[in-house]
Amino acid sequence: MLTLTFPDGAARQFPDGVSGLEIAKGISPSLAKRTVAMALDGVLADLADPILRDARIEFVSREDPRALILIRHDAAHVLAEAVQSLWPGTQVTIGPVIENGFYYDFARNQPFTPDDFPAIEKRMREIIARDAPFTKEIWSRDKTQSFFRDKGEMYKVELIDAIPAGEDVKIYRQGEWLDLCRGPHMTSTGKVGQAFRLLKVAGAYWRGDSNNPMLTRIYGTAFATQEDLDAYLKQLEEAERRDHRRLGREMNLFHFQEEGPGVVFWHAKGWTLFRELTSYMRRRLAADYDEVNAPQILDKALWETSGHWDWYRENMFVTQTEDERVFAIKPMNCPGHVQIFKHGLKSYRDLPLRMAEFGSVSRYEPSGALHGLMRVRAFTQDDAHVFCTEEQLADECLKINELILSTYADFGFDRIVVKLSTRPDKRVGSDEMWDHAEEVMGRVLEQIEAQSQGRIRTAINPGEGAFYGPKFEYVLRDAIGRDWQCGTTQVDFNLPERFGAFYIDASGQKRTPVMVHRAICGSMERFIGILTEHFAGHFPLWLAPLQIVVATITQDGDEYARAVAKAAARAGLRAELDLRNEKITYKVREHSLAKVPVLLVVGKKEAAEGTVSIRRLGSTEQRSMALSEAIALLRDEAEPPDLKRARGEAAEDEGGGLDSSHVEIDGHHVVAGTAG
RNA sequence: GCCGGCUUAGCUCAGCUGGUAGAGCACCUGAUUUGUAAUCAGGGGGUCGGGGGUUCGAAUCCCUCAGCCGGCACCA
Repeated sequence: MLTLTFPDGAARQFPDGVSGLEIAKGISPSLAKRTVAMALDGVLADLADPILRDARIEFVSREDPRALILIRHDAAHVLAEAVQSLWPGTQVTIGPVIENGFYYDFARNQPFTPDDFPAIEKRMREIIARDAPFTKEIWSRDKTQSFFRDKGEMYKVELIDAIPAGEDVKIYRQGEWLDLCRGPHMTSTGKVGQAFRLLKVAGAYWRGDSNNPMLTRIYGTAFATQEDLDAYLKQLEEAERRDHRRLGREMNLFHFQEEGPGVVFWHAKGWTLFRELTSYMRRRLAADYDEVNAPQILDKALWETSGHWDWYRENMFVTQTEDERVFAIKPMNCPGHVQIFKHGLKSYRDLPLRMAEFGSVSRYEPSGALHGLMRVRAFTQDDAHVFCTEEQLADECLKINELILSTYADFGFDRIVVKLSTRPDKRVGSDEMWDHAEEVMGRVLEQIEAQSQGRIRTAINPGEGAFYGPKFEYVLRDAIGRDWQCGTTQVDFNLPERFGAFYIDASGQKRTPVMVHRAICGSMERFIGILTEHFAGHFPLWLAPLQIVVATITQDGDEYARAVAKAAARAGLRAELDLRNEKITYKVREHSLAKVPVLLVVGKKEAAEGTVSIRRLGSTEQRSMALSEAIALLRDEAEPPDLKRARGEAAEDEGGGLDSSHVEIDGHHVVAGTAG
């Protein structure tokens, strides 16, 4: 006998080997009917599995959030059956559940196209309607092996090869069709339901290795309800609407063209945004960092010393001069910074020495990797290198952590995950060095989590470290729930040694400093892409490339409009005039589409009264107020967050204190997507 | 780099099985002087991504190169 504990706390005895299904039936036929799987001590299992030990048991319905992965996994099996029945001879490989759905990889000479989707979906619906039960069979490895070999399923054979000899494997059957699978599954194909959709086809390497043949992958998604599916499809549309490439064109921020694949042509508005962001970062660094600028082109020898030549030669832009010297256009700032460190004898008193650069780097990225601003071949890193002693290392990492987190908070990113990436297979440096570095960073990671009061989550990324050392990766989540890795802190015990960098310690001995590489935005270009999508182009006033348009009703208002624009400019606001002979509705529409945050409409009435009519982007409301009042409010709102904070602190020091209630006028900036 | 798709006016897109290009918006000109998301009329604009081939004839079919899009692989 064994004891099972139910969700209500009741414990009951059952014979060994009783199945979940038997228990559910015993409780009520309706429970058995609506249950698709069970969870034993929180772990999902087939409902028909015999239970062999004491456990906490839960019956999982289709609507249970935990059933979602089962629905998707079952849908993948249904997809595979549908494809094989439509195109016999297609080999099946693997079909896992992924974050927002599932995929299945097929081997077929002729790849699928989205045109095949209607036929496949139709067949899937038939299989689901047939509602065959998922039944599990345990086969011997050898039997499975020969079964799939006879069917010509060579990829499955390879999968089985990886299973230790003598071990049994699980087969899931759904009517005629069956697949090698770990499970678990729901009780029958009918439980998949109708809320699924095939989304796209793509090539994918077998086992994720580019040396292997390429398979055809079909992506799909499935949800418990049609409403959930519709909501997801709507979110995809929303992401498309926010696409920075589209907004970049519509808002006249930047462009790309054929002659420069992967390099940005920044237009005036986009460059304003870029400069505003860079200015903000410079202010954040001013107190602790020295900003430097290392050369763009350096002799190959330097890259050989750093190790980049061995690792990344094929990804570097290289140029040879008339005298046959070979130079690389810098893909990284660190070797340059080490040269600056080495110039002149350094004392332990100089440490920690924090060297920052908004370094323009160039990398010959694979053509298929290029993607708008998100992946380019020439970009600007908000890079820095901290040269410090072993003893200072942990504190420096924590200090950087604070800088990174507070920066993200200024852009409204508050859901952050910090991941520690550990030693990769291909690396430099001794195991002792890696042991030590990972130990220090593991401690720091714990501290980061502890001092965040639960706001920051942490994780480990095994094997994902840089070739010279472990790293922290900062992943932020945007307004529509997508994750972006931006910041990074990398501990490096290698480079300083390779370059022979040293400082003189307190006892007069030469010592090699530890070097910490760190970036916050990462790539300024990419960060602007992320911000564009995060804000859906509705940048907060301080970042908006064009903050104000002063628009007239008729020509009678021209003179006053000029005075308004001048007042705005005097207040440091970026304003333009729209004096065109057009209806105000036309101007409103145009500037709204261009996502101008503030529209100041001036007509006869405003000119007479010395007021402006304010219309904020995203709102149809208008508010009239005195020009001076409007300018003061806008100037306050347009003050970058760090300066506002500094002003608050200064006021506090003087004992006065600043009214912490944020000044707002109607239609104040909100992150689209989070607003009601 | 790999697989698939795409490339027609500044933008978004039509153009059937080959018979030498079209719309809306934008732009220019004129009229209109307008009160919060498109005023009306007229006009200009494309060697259909580049190169090559098939054909009497190519935006359309084939080859090739480039770029872009979706993935995969890569991302110091």
